[in-house]
Amino acid sequence: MSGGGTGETNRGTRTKSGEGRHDALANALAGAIQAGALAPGEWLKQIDIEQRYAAKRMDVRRALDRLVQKRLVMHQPNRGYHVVKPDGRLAQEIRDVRVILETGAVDAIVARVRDEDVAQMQRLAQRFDALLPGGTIIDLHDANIAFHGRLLGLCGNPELVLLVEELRGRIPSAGAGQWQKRSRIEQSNREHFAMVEALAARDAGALRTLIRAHILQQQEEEPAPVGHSRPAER
Amino acid sequence: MSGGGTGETNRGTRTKSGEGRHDALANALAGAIQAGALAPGEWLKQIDIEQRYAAKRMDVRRALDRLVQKRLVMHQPNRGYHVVKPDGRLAQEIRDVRVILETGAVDAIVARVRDEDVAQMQRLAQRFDALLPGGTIIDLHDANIAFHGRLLGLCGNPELVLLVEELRGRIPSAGAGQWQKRSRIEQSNREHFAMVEALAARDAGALRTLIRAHILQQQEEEPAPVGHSRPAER
DNA sequence: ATGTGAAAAATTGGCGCCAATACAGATGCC
DNA sequence: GGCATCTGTATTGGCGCCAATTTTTCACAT
Repeated sequence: MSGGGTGETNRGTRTKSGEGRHDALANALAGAIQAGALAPGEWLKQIDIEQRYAAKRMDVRRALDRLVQKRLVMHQPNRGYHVVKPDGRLAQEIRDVRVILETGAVDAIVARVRDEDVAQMQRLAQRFDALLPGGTIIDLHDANIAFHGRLLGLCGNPELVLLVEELRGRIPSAGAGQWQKRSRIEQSNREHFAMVEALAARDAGALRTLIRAHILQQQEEEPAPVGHSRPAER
Repeated sequence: MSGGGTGETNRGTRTKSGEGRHDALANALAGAIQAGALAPGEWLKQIDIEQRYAAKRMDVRRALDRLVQKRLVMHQPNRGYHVVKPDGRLAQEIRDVRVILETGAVDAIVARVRDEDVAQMQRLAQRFDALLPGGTIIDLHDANIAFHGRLLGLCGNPELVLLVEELRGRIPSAGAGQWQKRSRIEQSNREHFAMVEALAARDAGALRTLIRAHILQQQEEEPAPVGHSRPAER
């Protein structure tokens, strides 16, 4: 594996913490994959993970199996596990699903939102804005996640929030690349405030339009990334 | 267990077949849970599963872990795995998500549907209708699944179809109970034909209304099923 | 030098055993 | 007679080892 840090950040911290050691390892690996520390197509050798994360073999295998279920890695019998290569078509499908889910939740959001919720969303948007000049990309990413997670949470359906989180985590390697463009981040920042404004006005239509644009904007430009180490070739 | 044979039927055959033994076992267990063969709250003893399905201990553990991830069973350390008790609130949330997803896919469906697709949907609706008098509940269930799966598939987003399948599988114990009512099955049958009609007319609004009603109709009447063996008490 | 073959090293996958823990029943005490 | 405790048992969970398979290396022949 490439030059990942020691603790591998575990910045995700998603779901509920404290299920087991294997769960923590799976989250750490998932974070490493989405952060780009583990390249697409790279083989995940059990021994390397075992040594790198100081984990037992069983936990490694369990974590890898969990990542297979999350569709973040693929498994070939007697060959091993490898990171899935980014599939533009799959990513587009997942984005479309996200659009449906998040715009579909708008009605419930607008119906249930209170003034204090609007104020909190305003605060979250401002937090992202404050992090814009000096914050790291990871900080911005987390602030963005917090904003959208809280916004979605207003619909009162925790399952929907969890589902969208899971979907976001399944977009392969899209987490790092698209955020590097400065102009795009600023665009996102503006859209955040526009969303808060639409939320304050209880304007469901405007909020839908904004969310759709916000999600669909995150497409990668290059449709065919060449020169990847393909794991399927043998 | 109901009238399952030796191999426990594996009637679902969902997702893609042939990942491994543990995957087949997980699917079999999931089917047993949804069919009501394994009662809510019941403890899933590894030895019983091992003997019942003639599986190795490792496969049992892997399958159970997979079901934990699917949220069909819960795990308490050093205590074991038990079937989740049906949570009406959770089921309602999942139903709401399904409504959002399936109605959200209607636009794409109407935009992409061809006449031959309409004809096929008509055929699937007739298949359900033909099974209505003499077919078993499982047959009806499968025909219903086929109808909705094919309808959703018309939107051209395989990920969305997979997601809805997964969601449907996560509605706890709702699969068997509500289908026992004859009038409800006939109502569903009528709605199938109404959906095909709306599909033929490319009437997105009507299709949305029908799908919403079709999903939301499947609520359980009894909000508090008493007398279950609660696994949390200790 | 290059392609072919086999041997060797590395990696994965399976399986069984044993300790840790929880459950049940019996026993003793109040 | 009821209750607490103790012992026996069943079940879970962890750990390591070994076989099966793959990948690499290396020698050899063309």
